[in-house]
Amino acid sequence: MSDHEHKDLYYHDLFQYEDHEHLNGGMISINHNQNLQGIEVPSYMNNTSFAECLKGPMDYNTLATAFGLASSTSDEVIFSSANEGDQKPAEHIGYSGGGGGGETPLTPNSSVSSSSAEAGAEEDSGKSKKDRQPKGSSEDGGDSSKKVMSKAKKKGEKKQREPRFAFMTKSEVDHLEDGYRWRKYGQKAVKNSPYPRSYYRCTTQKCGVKKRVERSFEDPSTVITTYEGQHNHPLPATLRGNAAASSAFFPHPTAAFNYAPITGSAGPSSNFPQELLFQMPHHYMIHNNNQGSSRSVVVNPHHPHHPQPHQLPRADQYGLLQDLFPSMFLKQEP
DNA sequence: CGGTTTTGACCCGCGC
DNA sequence: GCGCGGGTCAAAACCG
Repeated sequence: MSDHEHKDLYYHDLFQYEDHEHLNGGMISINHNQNLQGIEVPSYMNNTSFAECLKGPMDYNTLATAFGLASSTSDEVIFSSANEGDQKPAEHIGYSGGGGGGETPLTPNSSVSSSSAEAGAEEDSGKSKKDRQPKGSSEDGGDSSKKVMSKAKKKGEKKQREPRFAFMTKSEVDHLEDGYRWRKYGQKAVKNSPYPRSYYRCTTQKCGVKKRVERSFEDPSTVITTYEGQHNHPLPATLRGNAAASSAFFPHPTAAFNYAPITGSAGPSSNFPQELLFQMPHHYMIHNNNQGSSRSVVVNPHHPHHPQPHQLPRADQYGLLQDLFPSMFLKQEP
């Protein structure tokens, strides 16, 4: 229902690099200027690189390069190929295979996607959740009780989390409608923040996309939504025409990362950037059936060049980024 | 009654 | 090895 009350939103998107460890940190502020047929491109990014990013196959490296993320230069990008099958039985309960090869099927053509599979790694939990035994089970027989670790994960293989794609949105509601159906599976308090972080999983079977939602602790009016993985299905029919229509704005946020970058020795602790933050006018996603579009404009409010709202481009002035660069958003269906 | 949310426990990686 | 913080599980509570 109308639980969507949004404050005034800037008519611009936010495009900033985000440190994979801290959502509130490492923002890169940039100036924007018109490029690419009306698409706003960060000033530090040249048309070529940006276009390259958009035309696909998108890969983190390209994006990183385009965005001038130095790290991308040294890190080796590997497309996990996958361990198909792997041990992952497809019996996961409700949630799909985000894990192991589960998703693999989806991306027919791009071997890449297999990457996602491997990303399965991410599925850490995927491991043997089922094994988990109820605590306090009658006989806490204890010892054996917690066995969870059966993860047959190959040793030495470091679990790699899928690249994430985050949005910062001005909104009073935490869970923004984006056209997909999500089920909340957890909530945790965020360190140094009075606001909790909620964890959602796409309810569509076989779709292992997850997203985290948390309110910015520095700016309570801002909600940070981080997507992980990419949908392997269309928008739920029941939502088409509604939020879905407007959500076309970013139907497959993470599709931009068909290839999961894997940094060699650098583990998760490395500073290798893994997320990109976008800020956009959310009400477009919800209330505007005309498509919103994309562009991103910068945005570090603390930066002297932070554009003023009145000079920001209207989201509806351009076509959907998706339309312009379908490969960036759509995953080919078999 | 089935699907979703809530919420405390559990896992796991990492730094010390 | 231990504690911490992030992420996930899953039973119970809710809700339509």
